[in-house]
Parts: sequence; C-alpha cells; structure tokens
Amino acid sequence: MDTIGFEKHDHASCMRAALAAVEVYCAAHKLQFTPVRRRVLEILLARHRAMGAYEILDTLRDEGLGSQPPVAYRALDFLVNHGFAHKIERLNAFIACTHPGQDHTPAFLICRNCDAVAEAHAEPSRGMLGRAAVDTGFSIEQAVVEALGLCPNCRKGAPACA
Amino acid sequence: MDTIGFEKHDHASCMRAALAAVEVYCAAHKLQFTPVRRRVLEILLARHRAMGAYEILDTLRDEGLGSQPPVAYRALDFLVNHGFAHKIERLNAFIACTHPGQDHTPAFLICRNCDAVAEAHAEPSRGMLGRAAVDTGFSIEQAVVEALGLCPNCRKGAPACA
DNA sequence: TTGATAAATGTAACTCTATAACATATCAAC
DNA sequence: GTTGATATGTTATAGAGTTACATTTATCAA
Repeated sequence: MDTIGFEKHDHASCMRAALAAVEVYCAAHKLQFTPVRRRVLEILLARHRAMGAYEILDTLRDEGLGSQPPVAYRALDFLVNHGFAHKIERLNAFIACTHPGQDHTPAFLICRNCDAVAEAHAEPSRGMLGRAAVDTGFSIEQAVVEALGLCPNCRKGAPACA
Repeated sequence: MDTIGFEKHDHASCMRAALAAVEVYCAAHKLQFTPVRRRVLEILLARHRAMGAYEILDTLRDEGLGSQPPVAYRALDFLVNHGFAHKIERLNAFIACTHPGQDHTPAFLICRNCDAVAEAHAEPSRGMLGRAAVDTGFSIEQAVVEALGLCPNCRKGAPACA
C-alpha cells in the first residue's frame, strides 16, 4: 500500500533522495529550483512532519532568506503545484511529498496525538466517491482525503511519540 | 448513492424537515437547541451552500443575535459536533447536513466554478484508505473526503450556476 | 551583448479565519 | 432557591493567506 511515515528510517538518505529527484524533475521540466524553494523543501524534509507556513517562515527569517509571508507562500505554492509537497487541509499545514516527481493523488493518515502524518495513495475515481460523482454527473479533478486517528506508536500507549 | 445538492428541490420543506429532525434529536439527547444555534442552522439551511463563519456572523449581527466571532464559532461547533452541520476544510466554510441525526461519514463534491457542494457518503474504513490504515496499524476515527471538480450544471457550459 | 520579456523576490499593508480569556447570564436538578 | 454546569457577551489577539507594487534576476532572441 506504500504508506510512509510512521516507521523509523534513514532520514538523511531519504532527504537526499527526495532532493535529487526534485532536481532531476526541475531540470527536465525547465523549472527554477531557486534557493528559497530549495530551502523550504529542505526544511519540510528535515522535520519530516506537517508544518505551518509561519513556522517555515520563522526558519527562513533566521537564515536571512525572507521575512514576509508571501516569501513562504510563494515557495509553498511552487512546491505544491509541482507535487513536491502537499497541503494538509485539516491542519492548514504543509508536508514534503514522499515520492516527488510521480503523478499521484495523495491520501493522509494524521495522528491526533503526535501529529505525525503518513502519506498513502488514493484513487478517488474508484470507490464510493467515484460512483457518487458518476451518478450525479460531477467530474472530479482533485481530491482531499485525510483520515484522523491514532498512529501505531500512539496506540501502544506512548503519551506522545517522537 | 444518496447524493444531494445539485438537483433542484423543494427548499422550504427540506428546511422544515431538517429543523424538525434536529429538534427531535436534541430533545432525545437533552441538548439545548438555543436561539443562536437554531438561527445559525436556519441560515445554513436557507442558503443551502457552504458559508464562511464571518458571513454567518454578519447575518447574526444584522438580527441582533451576536456580533463577535465566538458567537458564530460556538454555534457552529455545536452543530458540527452533533452532526447537524459539516465543515468543508478545503473552503474553510460550513454547510448544513442533509440528513441530520443519522450517524454518517460525509464526503463532499465541491464545484470549483459555482461553489455548490453536494454531500455523499464515504466509508473510509473500506477502500484503499482503510487498507492502508490496517497495513500500518493506524486506527481511523474520522475522515475528511472532499472532491473538487465541476458540477453537472457547470459542465453544461453554464458560466455560473444558481 | 544587449535589449526585451517573463519569472522570481522584497516589502508593506491588509483581510479572513479562529481562539483565549474572563465576566455575566441562564438552565437543570436537587 | 441554591448550586453547579452550560451558554452567552465582549475584548483582545493569534494564525492563515492575499493584494499590490517596486525591484531584481533569469531567459532568450536579435
């Protein structure tokens, strides 16, 4: 099912791999992977969790890379539009994509205890939603699928997981 | 599939039926269906579309029922918590439930052209998301399912539908 | 290599969404 | 009727996101 996010893993190499994939994609599509855009993606990858735009902005400010909201929002728009990051509507927050460069419809599993987020795949055109759309003549172009609950670590009684 | 929202229908009677159902439910569960709460639900039912909290608040203010944000948010919290209304995360807006009193997991079809919203049923525990959750040991308690696209009316070339 | 155009950034001001905190009033039940 | 819980009124503020416009940097063609 290709769900990523709750297991421990090699952070540094996962970050390098994602950045490399984005670099390749940008080069191939003539997109400008500028310092601010790169740094915002690095921040998201490093924290490996959903972050608010202003939290990201704080980091940028500390590094002298921009201090006003549009700086963060523009970089996030770029990352989201090209599938390098996703917005979690329920949290008004953003998270790095776990398989950038591949066309996909993400679904998220959000832990209400520790705020960890795992990315899975959704196929909205199939399933009940797809059938409802067909029945009513609605054409789905995009879908937000976000489940809230407890992640495996927090279910095991940990008061809050890392 | 029980999708409601894009077809024309008898507004007045649908509103009466929903209010009656909520009254019955509140009486049965000893919930206080106060004037503000009732009025907010009436406003949502009357407009029959997703409305921002401040848009609702404007109406309340005009009627002398409260002028500060917490008034609207508290009423909306009550309505959402008891399933009489739903929040559309993608729009930061609220909409009256089309079958109050029944336990259900709503899914929404949101038209990007005219902002009409139809409510359908989702069954997140089944389908791909449910399988992803089981695979990772995540327990789903709640789900946000929102599809964006074009409603049947707007697909027919109408520049904006009623 | 330069000049035109488009894309990206810097910055200020502002709007919309939501909550915290605390005082007051109303309800429910004993 | 007094008490404890629930709901409301109000002030202030936090958080999320956008508009508008000036400036800079990249792209590309002549």
